[in-house]
Amino acid sequence: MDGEPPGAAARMRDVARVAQVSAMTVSRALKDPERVSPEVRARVEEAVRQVGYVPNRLAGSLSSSRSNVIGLVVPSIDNSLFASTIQGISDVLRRHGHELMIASSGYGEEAEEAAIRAFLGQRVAGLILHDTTHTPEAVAMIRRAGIPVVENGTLTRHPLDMVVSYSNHDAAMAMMRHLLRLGYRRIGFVTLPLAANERSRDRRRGYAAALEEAGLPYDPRLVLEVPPGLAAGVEALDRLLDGGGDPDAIFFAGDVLAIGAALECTRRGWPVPGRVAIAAFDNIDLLGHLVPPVTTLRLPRHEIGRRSAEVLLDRIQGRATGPLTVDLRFEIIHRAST
Amino acid sequence: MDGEPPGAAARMRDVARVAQVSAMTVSRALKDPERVSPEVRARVEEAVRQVGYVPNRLAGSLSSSRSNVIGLVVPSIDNSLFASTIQGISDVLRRHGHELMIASSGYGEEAEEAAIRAFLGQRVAGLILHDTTHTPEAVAMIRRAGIPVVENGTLTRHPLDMVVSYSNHDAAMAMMRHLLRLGYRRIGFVTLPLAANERSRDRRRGYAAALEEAGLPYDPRLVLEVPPGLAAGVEALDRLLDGGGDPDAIFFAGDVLAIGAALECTRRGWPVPGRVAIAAFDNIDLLGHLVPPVTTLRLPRHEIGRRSAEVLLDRIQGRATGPLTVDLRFEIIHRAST
DNA sequence: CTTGCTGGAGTTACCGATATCATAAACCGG
DNA sequence: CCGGTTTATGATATCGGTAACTCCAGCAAG
Repeated sequence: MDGEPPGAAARMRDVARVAQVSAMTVSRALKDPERVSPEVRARVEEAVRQVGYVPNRLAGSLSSSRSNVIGLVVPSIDNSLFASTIQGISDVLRRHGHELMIASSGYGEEAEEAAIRAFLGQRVAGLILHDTTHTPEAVAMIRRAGIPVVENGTLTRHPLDMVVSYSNHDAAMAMMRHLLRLGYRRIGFVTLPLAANERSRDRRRGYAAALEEAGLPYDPRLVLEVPPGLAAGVEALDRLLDGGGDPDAIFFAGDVLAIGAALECTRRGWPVPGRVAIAAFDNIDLLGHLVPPVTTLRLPRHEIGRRSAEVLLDRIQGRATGPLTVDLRFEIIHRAST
Repeated sequence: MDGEPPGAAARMRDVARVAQVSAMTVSRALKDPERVSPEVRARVEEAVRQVGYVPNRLAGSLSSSRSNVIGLVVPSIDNSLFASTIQGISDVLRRHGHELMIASSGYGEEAEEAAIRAFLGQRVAGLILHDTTHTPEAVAMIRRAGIPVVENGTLTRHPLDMVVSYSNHDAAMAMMRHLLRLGYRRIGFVTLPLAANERSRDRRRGYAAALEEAGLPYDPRLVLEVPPGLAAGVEALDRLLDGGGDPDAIFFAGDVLAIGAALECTRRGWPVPGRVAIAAFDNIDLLGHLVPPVTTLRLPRHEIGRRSAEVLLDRIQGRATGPLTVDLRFEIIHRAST
């Protein structure tokens, strides 16, 4: 009855036959309705509905060498922090009829390179990378492909192309100044692995810069590098308090570390900041509900996503050219824990 | 010097020219190296490196009508709960050389339909949908496309194709039995909006079923429907305690609601479960660090992602056919809050 | 009435791969 | 040393669209 094998998607020429026009006219009617007569447009629309036509974007992109897909590489998807950036990107892209492909690098440059290669294979129109350090081969591929790129992780001093972020250095420094202003002098610093990314390194530079500015020594017994996770925060708390550095405050510059530590203080019945003050990086909602609520930084996670997508689209659609650095703002949320 | 305009990506024929073979041979050397002679293979590999060739998958997929992209639609990306499922999917896909496209439906069927349409336009090889209710048009499109689909949200009774999930009904019921066994009799139930999805409805059915099984009445004063978020948990706590239902325990069957409530109890210095017992759904890490640690359900989030990707790939690669329901297990984590 | 222009629709080539078939060399037992 | 098979490679058509050009009718101006 059908004339077509089942499972075969309708093609443009099927629509054309039904609407009694050429395939080219169907293409025009769909992409640029102004350029066909109203009657033809109506016939085409009807035919599209009738055969259940969904345009093949593989063919479209191949032919026009224009893609509507953006590739995103994040260190890990399983992390609410990237989630909110992803949501921001996704919101903007969808509004502009673009699609989002996501890959995670597992915090490794090799995996990032593989993801980038795969995305370039899909001929994405642009890339958003969270990390700011890349393999030479990855950089070379991106250069050859000549597509716009946004980096997100920190305001790196060696951008590939465009950067949309906040300054991890300045944010850490601002928090340190805040603590110093409150009178804390022996401030511990807990960071995620420094080798893994520039963000953590920038934060530690900010920590060190604030100490130097205040004329205080950098005491290695006050600095700790730990893996991510609640449990690591608890462990860091113990190790710093027992480590001989005798901290009066601890600045947790990594995701969920502060939460683990703060909850542990509650569990032990330690007064915060009486026993030790606690400051965090990000995660503002939850930290505000802890007892006591924890001082932290509000970071523009969602905004980073939105703006990244926007500047990328600006370039793709020819509204802008050249490198660009967008410095988004952070904010210190002062609460009872410090 | 170059012969090619800058920005033009190398094509297969460029590789072919350099390697002094035909394009077809390049194609074979890359896809099925066994089928070309060792010397030719070496020449091709060298040429690929030399010109920086990245195969165009748009062209490849169009030609072979075989795609390596999977489309995923989640209600919201900005949610750690989906994040871990996404990570599971992504891990499996990457290992098999497939790509992942993600869209969020914002908890609306219309938006889901739009996302599905876009994905079908990209000729994805398969779909993973978190929601289990869809517009008729979305269902029709998927049927026409004839691609495999996995639904994730709950063990729906009307699956489109394959389902990988756990039973929200049974999970809620199991938690209720747990609470009833502990002697609680006036158990409050806080849920996310029921209209939005089948998951929440299944959970409430489980709540009701457990009550009936125990011969207890369903008291509307003990049931509350609230939006997601920490603050909503706090509000729910207040409203249930003041609502005349006089609960001795509250079962928070929605993301982060229980966390908000538990932290609020800490803040007010209420003993838990002395004042009221608290049970949660999911989020097991964080809940275990609260004071007191909160009883909850361990849900197979990551596993859902992994298995979904696996069954999808099985179908795509012809290793399996037909509908399939995978019932993954949940587990009650009994802690001090109940 | 001719010329030139305009707007709507059609024709053809092509995007960059792969499927399919064709071809030539290598191989092999009798 | 030959017919027949295997093996490596190439030629060509095609996937489903779009770019760029062509064509033709209708109309205004000269």
